[in-house]
Amino acid sequence: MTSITKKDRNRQRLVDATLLALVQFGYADASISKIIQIAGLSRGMIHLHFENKDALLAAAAEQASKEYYAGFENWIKDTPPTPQGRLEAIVDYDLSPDVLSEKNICTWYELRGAARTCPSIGLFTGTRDTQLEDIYTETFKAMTDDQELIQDATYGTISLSEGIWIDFMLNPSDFDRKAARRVIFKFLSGLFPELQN
Amino acid sequence: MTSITKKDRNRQRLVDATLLALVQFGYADASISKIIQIAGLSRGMIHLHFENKDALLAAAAEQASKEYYAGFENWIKDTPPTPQGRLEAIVDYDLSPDVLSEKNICTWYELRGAARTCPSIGLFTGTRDTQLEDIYTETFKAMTDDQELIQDATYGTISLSEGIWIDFMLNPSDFDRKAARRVIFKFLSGLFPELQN
DNA sequence: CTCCAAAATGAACGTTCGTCCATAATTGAC
DNA sequence: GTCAATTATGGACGAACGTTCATTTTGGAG
Repeated sequence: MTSITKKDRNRQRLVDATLLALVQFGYADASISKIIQIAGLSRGMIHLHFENKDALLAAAAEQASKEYYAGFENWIKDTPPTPQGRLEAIVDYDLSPDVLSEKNICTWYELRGAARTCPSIGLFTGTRDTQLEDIYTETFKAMTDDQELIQDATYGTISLSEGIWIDFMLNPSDFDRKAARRVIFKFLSGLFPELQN
Repeated sequence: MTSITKKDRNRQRLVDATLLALVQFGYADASISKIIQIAGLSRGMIHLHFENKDALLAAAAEQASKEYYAGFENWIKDTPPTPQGRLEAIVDYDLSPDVLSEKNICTWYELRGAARTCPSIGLFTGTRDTQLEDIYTETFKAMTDDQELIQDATYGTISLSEGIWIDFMLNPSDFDRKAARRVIFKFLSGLFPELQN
């Protein structure tokens, strides 16, 4: 019998507040005072649930990563298992408002940056890459036997998506989801002429 | 008669030390104490040369941006003025150790992130994008009349480059410059079949 | 209801932050 | 060489940081 206790809910509020603080103030200014204020809890709570601030940030990174993949599993579960269907699903998911939101992208950017100098955060942003890489690689394997092509398509698509995410972060108001989708599929069609779009 | 005074040299040392501190400690922990220590100067110097810490960071961002474009002008001055030659020059420059170094990429990442919540820094990272965009757009204009293609090729190439830079930052030891170049040109060849590589 | 362990609070600690400023050192004009 | 202006120093300031802990509140078992 594992019920959600009030303690669990407070822990969750801390993690959610941390992610919000990262978006609103950036990693540099996401202080415990601000996180606590957003969460509406008291100062000492953080050290009841987490060893220190770094552990709280790591928990926030873990949750952000898990939300991305949970959303992904849910998104593709009804899509056709063909390579084209799979690719469209991945790309559309990455460009959907669920993923490509100011909150998600800024969170991701801040955590990535923080992970460079604070290794304990890095764990989950690292595994995230590996997982996404595997998904693309498996899809491309069904389309060709050319190992270099599989590798290049995976690397290029992920890099292109990341670059597009950054553009979204820098110019959220000008961002054009349709244009971004078109560009990604132009890239993919160049590598795999059998793809439509 | 504008000679370089000792004061000028100290200002320059502060800017250089700021960029180093960004790489070494990240924006969040690049404090004035650390910058001063790296520069080997005294505490009060910062406010002799700059109104405050934000202005120092803005000056560092300006210098990083100017160095990128100064290096670029120098890099392409002897390349053939054909579209292919121009594209190869731009891509090779972006992947050269001069540009794609840990120092440069981390600096760029930290300043981009900081600029989001500290607008006074943003100025120069913004104009940088516009300039790079213009260079690509002009090159593609010489290759096609298709406005959408010009737009998409510009957007895609810049985004792909940015994504590759991030990969370099996250995995500097695994990074493969040749593979990165190959991927970019596969993307470009898909859009412009007349391109070689 | 009673009672105690668990959860939650917020004041206080030592440290470091960015900034300020009184003082010292250096520079250049005469 | 003298002196005023500029440049450089580093200690001190209040504020905010992450963390600690004595205290209060809460919730469930008996």
